[in-house]
Amino acid sequence: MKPKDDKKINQIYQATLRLVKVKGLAGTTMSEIAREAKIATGTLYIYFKNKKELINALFTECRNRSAEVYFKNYSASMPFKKGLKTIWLNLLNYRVKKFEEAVFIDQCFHSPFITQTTKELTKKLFAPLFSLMETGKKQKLIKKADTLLLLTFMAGSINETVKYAQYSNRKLNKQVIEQMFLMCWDGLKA
Amino acid sequence: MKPKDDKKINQIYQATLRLVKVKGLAGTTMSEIAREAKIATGTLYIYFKNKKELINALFTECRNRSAEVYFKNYSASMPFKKGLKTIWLNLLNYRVKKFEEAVFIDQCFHSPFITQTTKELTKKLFAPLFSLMETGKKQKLIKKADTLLLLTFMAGSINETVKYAQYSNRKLNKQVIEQMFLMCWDGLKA
DNA sequence: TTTTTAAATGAATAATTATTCATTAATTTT
DNA sequence: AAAATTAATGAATAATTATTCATTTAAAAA
Repeated sequence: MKPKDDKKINQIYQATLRLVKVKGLAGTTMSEIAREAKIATGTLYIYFKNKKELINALFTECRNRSAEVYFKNYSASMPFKKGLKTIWLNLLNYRVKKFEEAVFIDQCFHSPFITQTTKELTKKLFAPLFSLMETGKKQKLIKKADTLLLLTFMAGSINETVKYAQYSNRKLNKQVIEQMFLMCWDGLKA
Repeated sequence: MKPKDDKKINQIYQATLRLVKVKGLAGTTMSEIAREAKIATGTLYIYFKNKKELINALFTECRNRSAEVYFKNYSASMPFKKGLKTIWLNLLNYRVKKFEEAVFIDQCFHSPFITQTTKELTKKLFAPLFSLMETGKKQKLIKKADTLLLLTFMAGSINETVKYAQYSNRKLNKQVIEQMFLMCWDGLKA
């Protein structure tokens, strides 16, 4: 019995991410994915029933992988600002490093490939951030606004910085990152 | 001589925007666009040479239309904060109202349809915002950071608020908008 | 009114892409 | 070492989608 090669799934994922970054979901074909992953077209269909399932599986995979990273070095017992900065930096660094994943997720959100349930599952991942913000409000450290609005603001500073890092030719050095976090913090704080 | 119907181009644009919002560029076909615009498939090819040209033309159209709106009621002689708020509100309101355009633009940016030159042309539209930020820095009203970084931060607050308005079931009322602008301003200010 | 011109149509064709499947290649089991 | 099992292959086929074109329709010019 010949066993499935676990590494192959990852090869397929990486190939797909690389292609979607350049050509979009629109322009990424199954045979291109196969070629990029250095396997035969038919092999794709051993690992995934069809394109839709491949895209959904990768979407889920991306979401789970990133969720692991978000809360690294974070503990709920930290001082609020330190905790927030830890998560903020985790998010930023991960997204900069895995820019293709960010592009892929964005593209997926408006595509017929991703099922509604797959989309909804992703909301749960942000629950700890939600309660962090609630804590900050209780401690009167940050503005008294709708929690989702506060998160929206924070997400904005991260998401756009990722694009800045990618599309401007400027370097994302320590100083720039500190400046951006300061802007985010000054915006949030009471 | 039967003349071309100018209204038809707009029908095609609107149909395309509606479809891309729901199905993404990936899932939007020429025959669907035709059906949605209530014309025959072949008619599309009278107005646009092919799909790529249609997408590029619409991309350019969206960018130009929005540029007109960005600087409405704005004058360079306004007090800095007022000028900034005017543009900020213009951007936000336009994007909320024309959410399909925002989705379309996002999708286009990673797609093989949009040519590099089309992408580059769009940068020029933001020039007045650029100089506004420079002014603010000179007047020591806002932080002394890279201008593009300041704009990035500002764009983040707008872009994410647009998504907030669209995907949360919360209303984007005056209070919410004021809160968000305050966060943006507090983040920017020196 | 007739002629001319170009837009509009949508079925037919071309091109592209997803998916299948008969065959081969690797492993494991006996 | 032979048999059994399943992964891997990639050319062939099916399905989808872009594009064309012969024909019709509508408007303008004569």
